[in-house]
Order: sequence, then C-alpha cells, then structure tokens
Amino acid sequence: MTRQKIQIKKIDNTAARQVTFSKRRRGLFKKAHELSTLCDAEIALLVFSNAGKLFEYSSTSTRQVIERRNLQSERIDRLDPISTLELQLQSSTCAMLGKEIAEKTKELRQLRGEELQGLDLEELKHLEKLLEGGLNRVTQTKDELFFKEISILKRKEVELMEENQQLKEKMGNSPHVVQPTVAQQGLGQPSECNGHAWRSYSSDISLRLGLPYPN
Amino acid sequence: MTRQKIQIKKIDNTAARQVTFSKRRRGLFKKAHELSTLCDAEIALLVFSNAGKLFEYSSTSTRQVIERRNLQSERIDRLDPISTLELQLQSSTCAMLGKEIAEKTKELRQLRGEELQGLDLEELKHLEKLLEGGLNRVTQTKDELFFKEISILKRKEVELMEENQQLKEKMGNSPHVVQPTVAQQGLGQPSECNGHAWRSYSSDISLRLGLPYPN
DNA sequence: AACTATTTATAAGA
DNA sequence: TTCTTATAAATAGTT
Repeated sequence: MTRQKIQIKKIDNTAARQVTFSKRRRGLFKKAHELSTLCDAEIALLVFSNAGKLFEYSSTSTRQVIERRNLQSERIDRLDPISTLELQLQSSTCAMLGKEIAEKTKELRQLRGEELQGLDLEELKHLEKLLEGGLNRVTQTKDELFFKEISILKRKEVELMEENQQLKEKMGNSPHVVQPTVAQQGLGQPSECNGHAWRSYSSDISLRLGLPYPN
Repeated sequence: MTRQKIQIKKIDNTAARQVTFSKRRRGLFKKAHELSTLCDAEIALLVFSNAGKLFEYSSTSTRQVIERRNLQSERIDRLDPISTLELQLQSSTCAMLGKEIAEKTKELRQLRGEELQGLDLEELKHLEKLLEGGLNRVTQTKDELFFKEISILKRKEVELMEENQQLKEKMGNSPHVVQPTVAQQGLGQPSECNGHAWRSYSSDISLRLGLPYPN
C-alpha cells in the first residue's frame, strides 16, 4: 500500500511475512480500539499468527464478548459439552435477559426517533403521544427547577438588600465604624418575594435573571 | 482522520456515531481479512454495535477460532472444576446483563417523564432536547405515512369517478343495459369511502378524510 | 527500528 | 445510504 501497491495474497517470504504481520496486527488492534471507543461498541478480536501464537484484543473482556455472542446467536451451541442442569438454567436466564435488553434498546431507539421504519400509523400515533407526555413532564419539571432557583436567588437578594440598608443606616449614624458582616443562611425552599417592597431600588429581578420563558 | 483530525472518544451525536460505525466497521473487517490473507493468520472478530447488533468476521469459522483460543488458554481439562468456573463466568454475565437492563429501564422511564427527581437542570435540558428530537422525527414519519395513504385514496377516487362517468355515459346511450362492474383493487389499508353515494363529483376528499393537521 | 513515498482510510459535507 | 473530496493515517519497500 505504499512505495508500491501489493496484492492481497499470502506473502511467500517468511521474514517479510512476519514483519508485515507485526505491523498490520498493530494497525488492526488500533483500529479496533478506536472503533470501540468512538462508537461505544463491544469488540473482541482474536488473531493466531502463522506460527500459532495467539494475540487478542477486547474492549471489555474476550470471554464476555464471546458469551454475549453465544446468547445473541440464539444458538446454544455450547463450546463445551458440559451441560449441567444449572448451566442450562443460567444460560436460559441470560438468554432471557438478553432478549429483554434487545427489546428495551429497540424501544429506546424508537423514542429517539431512530428506528421508525416498519411502524404503522397507530403505532406512530402512540409513540407520538408517549413522547408528548414525556416532553411535557420533563419541561414542567425543568421549569419548576428553574423557578425554584430563581426564587432562591430573589430571596437572597432581598436579604442582602436588607442588610445593605442597615449598613447604610449605620454609616449614616457613625461613619467611622463599618462592620462588613455578610448574610449567611442555608438557602431553604422557594419563597416568593417576601414582602418589603423595596421600590426605591426599582430593580426588576425577573428581567435581570433572564427567565427562560417570558410568556 | 481527514478533513479534520478527530479525538478518539465517544461520538455524542447519535447519527454521526452510526455513520462512523458503519464506515469504520467496514474498514476494520477489510483490514482483518487482509491480515489473514497476507500473513496466513487465523482471525475472529466480533463487534457488537451500540444498539446491540452483532457483526462478525472470521477467516475460518468464529467457533473454530474461539475453540482454538480456549485450548490455548491452558484450560484443557474440561471437567468439574471448569464447570464451576463456567458457572461463575455466566453468573457474572447475568449480573452484567441485569445492570444493563436496570440502566435502560431507568432511561426509558426518564424519557417517559416518570423518574425525574434528582436530575439537575443540565440533565433535564438534555432530556428535553432528546425528546424534542424524537418527537419531531416521529411526527414527521407519521405525517408522511398519513399523506401517503391520502394520496392512495385520492387516486382511487379519481379512478372510481372516471369509471362512474363512463357508466353514466353508457346508460345514456343504452338505458336498458346496465353493467355495474366495480373497480376492485387489493388496497390493504383503510379505505373510507367505498360505498355508493357519488352524489356530486365535487367532493373534497381531504375534508372527508379528516386530516389530522388542517393547518 | 526508522524513514518516506504512496496508498488507504475516512470526516465532513452534499 | 451513497458519493465526493480534502486530509489524516497506515504501510511497503528501503536503509
């Protein structure tokens, strides 16, 4: 693939073959790792050299990947003929779990709008309803959180302004003694602007906070 | 690795991740095949996509390679002791699958807006985005299906009206010979108006069908 | 093991 | 999904 293009057929020269094996094996493993990382894929790669030496790579564990394959393949063709009753039971449990995962995965993908082909009108309408409901609840929860934070901030501002006011008064009385004590409370629950119209400060808190949904 | 160098870390965008997965999986399989051919190596490559789909390549047969590995792994004495080991391995796999199910279940519940407590503002915003995207795609797919059905129905009505017209003309020409041949198509989907009542030909189909989104 | 001229792979965009 | 294209990465042959 460089200096000169090569044909993809067995390299006759043993030394050259070994060198190529080393180089390309590295490249292959690197690519496998990149794929698993980039795309969140589970990968197992087994390579036996011409000489019979084993090299393996796995994103998690080779054993795990192989087992997952055995489940997925639905073929309970066990690699070992030891079929204890217990083993079979567990294996079927695993198989069931695997199916459940497949189902949930599909459902998730449909909710994300990624696997819609093959659904009929009714199913699509149902999905839509589900999503609308979920979206409404999420948006509402989010907005509640927003407002909660906002009211906390409002309260804090009120308190700070109060203190500020007191300090100012003090300064007016005895301009030489300034005590910068700052309010320190443990921020409780939402409290709508607790009275004391500080109109003189004429600040519009909600505007300054930049509410997400002004309507 | 082109147009722009990328970081090797999980691709967040789902669509982009799928595209990259397809491309790189191909590349990886090609490289695996080249290595096995050039260097006479025995290779098995298992890849599970993020969605849980299995892709595999093997220079000979996956099972054969896996067996060879199991031998190589020094555990040639496959009997009782191994059986317990296998049992443990499987049980840990089950545990893993169980965890995965729990995760997916939680995710599903959150998408349905059922388990939102404990999420912070950022997480809620992310969920909202996800739901909006899903909803958009679902609605679009649904509407496309709607319009497809509608156009089928419209076409059918035109055909029927034409036939009706021809029949009328026939009746006008020879009022004693009436042949009520009716168009008969396979039409699996909902067909509202297949009755008579072609009272006036000026019917507005879209109104009669009750379009979901008149705007 | 290093080097480098080329070939390949591929990210982004259409 | 598939094609295109600019660029990054892999690597064949050489030192």
